Amino acid sequence: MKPAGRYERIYAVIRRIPAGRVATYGQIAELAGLPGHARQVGYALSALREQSMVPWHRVVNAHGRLSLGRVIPEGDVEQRIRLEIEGVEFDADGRIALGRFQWRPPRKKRTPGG
DNA sequence: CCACTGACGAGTG
DNA sequence: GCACTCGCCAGTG
Repeated sequence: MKPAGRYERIYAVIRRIPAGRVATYGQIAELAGLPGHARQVGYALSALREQSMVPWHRVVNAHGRLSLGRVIPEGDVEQRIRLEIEGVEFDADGRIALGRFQWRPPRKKRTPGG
């Protein structure tokens, strides 16, 4: 095992995700300074531990679906429960409306119109 | 070093 | 929306 310091970048971004919001792998990768390394994000999450203090349940794929079930049985169930507690709604197909729940990082320069 | 795998994303038809 | 393809890169055998 390695300290995986590079993952710190990824974890730091995930910790920035507020409750009731979700972020995509690609989005996290980009915010972490690793644009295009969405895979690396998922890989980092796989190495996560509960003591990591990382809201891993707020991470979903670009389709608004959960992919945790690929590693842990019923893992996606746990994720969904955690999200629903925070107010995140799921579609009948088990998908999240990213248009309403995707996290939007605070930009230093936001549009004057909004 | 080579081949295969893995919590993914974007482009093409 | 689905199937197929390429890119990304750390980990394991």
